[in-house]
This record gives sequence, C-alpha cells and structure tokens, in this order.
Amino acid sequence: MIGIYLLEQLAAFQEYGTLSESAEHLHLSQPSLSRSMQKLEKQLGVKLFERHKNKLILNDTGILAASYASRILADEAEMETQIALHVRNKTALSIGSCAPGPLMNILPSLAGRCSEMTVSSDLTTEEELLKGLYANQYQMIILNHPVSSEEYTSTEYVTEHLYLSVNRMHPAASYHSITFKEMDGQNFIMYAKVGVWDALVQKKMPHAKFFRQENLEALSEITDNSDLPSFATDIALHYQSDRHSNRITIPFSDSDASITFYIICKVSADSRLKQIIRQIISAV
Amino acid sequence: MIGIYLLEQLAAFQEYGTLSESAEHLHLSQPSLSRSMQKLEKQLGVKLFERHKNKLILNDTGILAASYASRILADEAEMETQIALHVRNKTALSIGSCAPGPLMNILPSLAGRCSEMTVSSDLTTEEELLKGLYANQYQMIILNHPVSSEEYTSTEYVTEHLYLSVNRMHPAASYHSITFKEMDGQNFIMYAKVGVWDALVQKKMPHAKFFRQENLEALSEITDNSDLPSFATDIALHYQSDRHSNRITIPFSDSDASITFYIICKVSADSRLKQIIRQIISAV
DNA sequence: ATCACTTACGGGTGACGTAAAAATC
DNA sequence: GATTTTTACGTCACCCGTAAGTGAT
Repeated sequence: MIGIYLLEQLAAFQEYGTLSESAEHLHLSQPSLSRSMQKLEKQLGVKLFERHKNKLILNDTGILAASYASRILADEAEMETQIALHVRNKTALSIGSCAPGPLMNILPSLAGRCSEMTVSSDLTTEEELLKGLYANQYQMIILNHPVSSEEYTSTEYVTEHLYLSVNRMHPAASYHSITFKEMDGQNFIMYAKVGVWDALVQKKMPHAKFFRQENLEALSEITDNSDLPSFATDIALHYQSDRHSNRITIPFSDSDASITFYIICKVSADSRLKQIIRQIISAV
Repeated sequence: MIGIYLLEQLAAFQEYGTLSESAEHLHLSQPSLSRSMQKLEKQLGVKLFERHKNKLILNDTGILAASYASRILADEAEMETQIALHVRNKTALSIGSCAPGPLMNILPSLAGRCSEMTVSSDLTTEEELLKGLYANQYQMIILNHPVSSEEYTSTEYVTEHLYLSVNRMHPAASYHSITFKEMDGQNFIMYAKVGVWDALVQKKMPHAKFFRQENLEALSEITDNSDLPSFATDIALHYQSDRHSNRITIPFSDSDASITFYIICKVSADSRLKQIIRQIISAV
C-alpha cells in the first residue's frame, strides 16, 4: 500500500515543479523528497519522471499518478472535515436563511433546547445556502421557495408580510394600506441585511433609492431622527421590543409583498434534526 | 495527515466486527490494531467507538469514517491499477470484440507494428466489452452498432456476411442463395465462439438446433465427416487457409445476414491509438 | 476456560535531516 | 557561483510483535 505522504509529495511536486520548491512548501528537506519520489516509482513499479541531470519532470504516467494523488488527498481532506462537522452537528445547530425574519421566529422556538446545543444562524445568498447545505455546513436552510430534488425535503414554514414604516408627518401616514407603485421613486432607509427582501423592493420600486445601514442600533437612531420612510415586517414588529410610537406601520397590499418561507433539509438528516424541525413548525 | 494503514485497519474492522478477526485478515497482531484505532481517534480528535469492557463497536461517527476510509482505499487501488494499465498500454494493444471476424481482419493489418507491441484480443459480451473499455482494459472494442456517447467515438469498420456451408450432397448445394426461413428447423454444426452471430442465428431460425464446438480443429474434422450444414462468413473464408473442396458456401440473402461492425474507443485515447485505428480502417 | 480488548516493553523498519558530490545555468 | 538533483550516513519516530493484565461470556 502506498503511503499517503508519498502522494502528498507527488501532488506538491506537480504543483510546484521542482523538488526544492516543493520541499519548501512541505517543510521538508529536498533530499527527502528526492528519495520519496524514487521510492514511489519503485513501489508502483513504474517510471514517473524524466530524469535530466539537473531537472526532474513528470512524464505522462507521472501526471496520471499525480492527478490520482490529488483526488485521494482531496477525499482524505473531505473525510476529516465531514467527520468534524458530523460531531459538531450533534451539539450545534447551524441554520442558514435567505432572510432574517424566519430566523427571528425559529430561535425562540428552540428555547427548550438551548441548554443542550449551541445554535448559530447565518444570512446569505441562496447559492451559498444550497452549497452549505450540501456540504453539511448548515443542517437546515430557509429559502423563499421549495426545492424540487430527491435529496432535499422542503417544508412550508411561515409567511412574512412587508410593511411601510413612516413617521406621523409623512403624507402616507393616514393610509390603511399602500402599494409599491405609490411609493416608487421615494428615498428609503433600510436595514442592509434583509436578504431576499432587498432584491424584492428594488425590483418593485425601480425608481426608489435605498440607504442601507448595517448596524441595527444606528439604523434605529437614524429612522427616529429622519422623515424618510423605512420598512418593517409583521415578524420583525412582533419581536421588536422597543416600538417607536412616533412611527406608523402600513401594510403593502401588493401580493408580492408577502414571502412564504420554506425549511429545507437533507432527506438523509438524522431523526434528531427532523424532531427539531417538527418543533419549529409546530411553534408557529 | 492520516496514515493510509489506519484507514485500511478501520475498514477491516468495519468489515469483520472485532479486532481479533480483523487482525487475522490483516496479518497483524490484535494489540497493534487496538493501538491503531486509538491513534486514529486521537488524530481525528473524535470518538469512533463505543468502548465496552469486552467489546468494541463503531459509533455513528466511526461508521461515517469507515465509509470514507473505504472510498479512499478504493481510489488508491484504482490509482495503482490504472497506472499499471497506462504503462502496459504503451507497448500492448488490447482489443475486445463481439465477433471473431473483425479480429481476423485487424490482426494482419497490424503486421508492421507487431514488432513494437504485443497485441491481445478478446471475444466476449457487449456488456463486458463496454465495462472493459471504460476501465481501460481494452483500448478499443468492436461492436455491431455504434455507441452514442460523448465519451466514445464510433467508427464504421467492416461488414461481414453470413454464408451457409454444406457438402455437395446437401439439397441446398445447388442454390445460389438461401434464406433463414428455408433452413429453419435443421440441425447445424457451428463454432462456439462466434459472438453476436450466435444470438442472430438462434433468433432467425428458432426451430433449428445448433451443435457448438469450442475447438476449431475438432470442428473442422467434424464438418468434414458430417452431412450437417454449417456456417461461414466472407471474412472467415478469406483468411481460411485450407478450404475444403468438399464444402460449398452459399450466401444468406436475408438483410439480417450481414453485420456491420464499428470500432469504439475513448475520445480521450492518445494519438498513438488513433493512428493505429486509422491504419486498421485504411487496410480494409 | 476461552475470548476480546487494553497496556507495557522492546525491536526493527523507515522517514527525516545534515553533509557532500555532481551537474547545469 | 547559484541552483537542482542525487547519494551517504546517522538519528529518531513509529509501527509492529510479544507478554501480561482485566473483564466478559
């Protein structure tokens, strides 16, 4: 059986081209590498290099061997990361979401389990979410649509509604509802990390301008001292402890102003995770 | 980096269930295995086993690790076999075929190269041929149809025609051509290793009986001393040195009595192989 | 008593570094 | 002269086997 260290060294040689350079990166002496490559040839019973007096070059067999070596090393690295994730996932729950609202809903409903596990959540793009779910970096993700795949299960979770937030001086303050069209062209202050909502308001109000603020407290101060309209959602309002009485919230009446979120997880998820999902859903 | 020997031992433990049993198959002492598994856990920083006083069982993490280990070992084995095949394929040419005729055509046309390489040919089923081509056990195969795949190239090679072979006493001896229907129900002597021809004559003459002989010389003797009809093809007749004057060959006029063969090889084949194929085709 | 795992101890292989030589740029 | 590869030699790590111990069947 071929030692894995030989494969590492072969792959390094393919990458760096010379023994010296490879030895540098591997933190090894270059005579050691020279010996290793000879040993590898001997063990495989095959010439892997063209040997010139002062130069060592992979021949076609060597290139083939190096490509296999790289694959094996990648497999080995994946094994380590997946094992580490597997044990981490016993005591930790990583949730990825395309919007903050569903996370605000989920975290309190896990209250009873907080002592047993650490929950971490993440807000990012759908592409990253799916990638992370595939690689077990997330155990579940929240998307604004189900996925049709044999590999994943999609469960409808919650529908979030968008509201306009204005102070009492704003012309729309007396409205019972509002539309995107009516507000298009105005300037908005908004939270920067709203996920899919961002693209939605941009698309629905193409003539509007949006001033985004990453920091929630700063945002709060700004909106308090500004006449610019802002946004809210039913979920956010529900969990927002300090409601500002000088702000009025008005629902958008457009049907696009509601987003239904779905919990996606692997069908191969273990029973513990599926139990948690049931708990989350039943807590709505 | 995890030593490959640890992965072997882990995979063995998964297969055999106990350290003692595994040690047996690995030709190792069982204390050595015990130490190895502890070391593996330490290196991964993870518990892989449930440890009872007298029993060692893989936990879920261990099962995951073992499955990765098996994959890595399989990759490693594939690397060795593919490298061995790669060097062998520099000086050897392995051809697989679904019928003997095309091989009879090919081998002489490689005459000029016989000194540089050893040619080996094989007659088997389409399934085995495709499997062997995929695994680089054959560099090219001969099928009775092209394959539609991005991975393979199919080149029309030669069409072989089936003949009836009878002695002068046979009722059909004076015919200029014959059909399957006319011969259906009779008893035939035939060579056992005719590949796809076998299924063809069975299908076209469902009421006929076939006596197959594996040995060519024995077949020759039998046909010489028998009144039973037999088969021939244009290619076989062309390369058959000792034509028996007491036998008459009559072409089957059915369109199914001709088979067109195709040379299949990987698109990733090297230029040397493609050159050989050009040579083979131009020699028809 | 046998079987299965672990711990302890000693040995031999082998992977590494240093040193030195040969050859090329 | 600087760089690259190869060979030689000594060292240390590590993987293995033997022997002994513990607990379960």
